[in-house]
Amino acid sequence: MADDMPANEQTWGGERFRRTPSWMIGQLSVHGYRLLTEQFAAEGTKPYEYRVLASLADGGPASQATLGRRSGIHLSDLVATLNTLADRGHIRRDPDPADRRRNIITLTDDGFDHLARLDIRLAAAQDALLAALAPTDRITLTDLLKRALDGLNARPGR
Amino acid sequence: MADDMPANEQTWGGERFRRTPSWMIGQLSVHGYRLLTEQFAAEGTKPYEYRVLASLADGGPASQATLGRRSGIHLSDLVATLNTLADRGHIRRDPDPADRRRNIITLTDDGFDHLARLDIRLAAAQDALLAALAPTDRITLTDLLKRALDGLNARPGR
DNA sequence: CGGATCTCAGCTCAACTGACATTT
DNA sequence: CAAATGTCAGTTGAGCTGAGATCC
Repeated sequence: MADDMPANEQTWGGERFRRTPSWMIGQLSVHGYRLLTEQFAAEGTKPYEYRVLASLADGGPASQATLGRRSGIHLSDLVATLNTLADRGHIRRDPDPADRRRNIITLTDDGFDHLARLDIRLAAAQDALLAALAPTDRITLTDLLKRALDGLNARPGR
Repeated sequence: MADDMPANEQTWGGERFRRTPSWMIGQLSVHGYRLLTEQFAAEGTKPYEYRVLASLADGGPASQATLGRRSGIHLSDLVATLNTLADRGHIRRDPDPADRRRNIITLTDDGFDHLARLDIRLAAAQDALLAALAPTDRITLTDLLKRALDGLNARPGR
């Protein structure tokens, strides 16, 4: 009856698309995001919040518009993220005296300390994601991912 | 003023998270899904529709519940997808005489032909996604992705 | 009756769009 | 005035939940 045999169809996996890079990358992306979210949640933090803190630490204080472009977070979403981070004292939002449209966003000492904890969580998520791979394979994979991605970002794309 | 220099902040890329596997995999996943969607759109088809056709071709006729489990599409989403495919004559939805709760979904000849065209589109999307990598690197990457993913799926995970 | 099947309506969450007031 | 900035309300789309009707 074509419906009986395979005993375990939950993990069937025979479809052709499951062997394609795009499918496997998509599945790994879901796992990666879940692992990351779980790790950050243990610190009471969401991925957007981490990205903002990391952008401030790596790129220095900036206006919201600049911060959005650097971190890849849309300005509208950034507003809510910054509200949360400001409430927790991880950032300061000061008016720019030189341009009254802008806020200057600055990482506080508390934010810097929190970021250090999040970086440990981030590393744990990477480790869980690539648990099946030996260290040298992880390096190889990271290099290949970087090259593939740089190639796509270099091209106009469309 | 910390806001002036870098000239091109659209592609800043200095943040620490942009070097992590989970970030790069996530970005590649977005590119991959976009490329796939564009390719399939040229045939008037959506990714869900392809997955159903491929599942039928690779696993044979099946009930909707079985098809959903095999293709990883939720039953509620599968209903709409099957409606579209049936309207186009790519599948047939026949009542199961042995169990009147079930529909038996079968790939039609038209559906089979359409799937062949989609497989070409799928290959084109893979090629575009990995355009920056040489053939041997693509094989290496595919192998590493498979091993990482199998490792995650093998573990209870949580 | 418990459990599977199909269907539909609605929810979640990240990402994005549009509109607005203010300032340059 | 055109353009940039910060804010808010609302939309999209994939994935998921819940409920109901039917049948085993």
